[in-house]
Amino acid sequence: MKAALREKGVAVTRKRAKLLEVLLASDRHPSVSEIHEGVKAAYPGTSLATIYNTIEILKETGQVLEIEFSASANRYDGRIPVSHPHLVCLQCEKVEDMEDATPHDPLERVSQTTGYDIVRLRTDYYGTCPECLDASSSGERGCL
Amino acid sequence: MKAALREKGVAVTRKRAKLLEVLLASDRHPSVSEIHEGVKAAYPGTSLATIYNTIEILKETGQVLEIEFSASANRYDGRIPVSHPHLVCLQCEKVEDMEDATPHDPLERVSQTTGYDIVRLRTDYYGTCPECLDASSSGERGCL
DNA sequence: AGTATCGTTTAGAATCATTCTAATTCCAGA
DNA sequence: TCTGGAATTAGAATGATTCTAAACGATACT
Repeated sequence: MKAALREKGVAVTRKRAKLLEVLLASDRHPSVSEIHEGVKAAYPGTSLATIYNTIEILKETGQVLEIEFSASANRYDGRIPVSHPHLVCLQCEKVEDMEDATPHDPLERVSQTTGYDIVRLRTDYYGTCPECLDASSSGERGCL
Repeated sequence: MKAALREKGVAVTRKRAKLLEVLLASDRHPSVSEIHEGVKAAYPGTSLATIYNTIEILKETGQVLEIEFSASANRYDGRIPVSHPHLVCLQCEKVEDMEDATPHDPLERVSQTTGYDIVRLRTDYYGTCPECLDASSSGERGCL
């Protein structure tokens, strides 16, 4: 993981190493501010901007999975940095990893196997649309 | 749709009716500000707060699907207000509905059938975790 | 060791979507 | 027509995130 960073030409500073440690030590899918707290425990003078900077690098190198929320802070998964389903509790905001066996079935099924009261499922694919693919091979922006 | 609102005891004012119209007329999954523009075209003095208020009611009554984004504004789907997959273009921010046939397979498959260059898939289940279910049947909050 | 260089870090300001607030306006029913 | 509660408003407040410009620090070279 650190090696992957070095290969990208970015330094693995003590604070960044600590950030990785915090990220990997937690199975709670920490938010930026939680990570910040963890790093500050070792290096009190650490700025929030540093956490955001480093997370950005980790995202670019595919070493962390960002779980977006519009109403609250984003959460980060450094253990399984590839897309996989999560269980999100709307009440306590817990984020849990879910086994990817044969999921994607009705909510009913997930409810039964997990004990959650599932009310909503989000399944979105992210990427570049054909128009933008064309546009980027020639000019600038495609659609919109 | 209006009837569903009346049953909930909320008034269907002219502005709210216009909002529904704008929402249903668009297949672009409009954002709050886009909806605001549409309503203002008919009722110039309309405040953003009104749009947010009404969207909130529609969410509560399950008449609109909120597609959350942390980096940009949320998008809303009033045509298919139940969970279903979307195609999100990271470049132009277009949001398209996707057929729910036998999706949920690898990114490869979706890429081929849609022409998108899919780079990421989000599949999250939302609900209440067992601990919180227990807690709410007795006291207050559960986990965390 | 001294120093130039370039990436890293910092504090604080700026941004932007969303929510809140308190005052005003609207409207359905008496 | 009157009237109370709901709807609406403008603007302030919030909170996560990004930006900025300056300060810092480690490394490479002399």
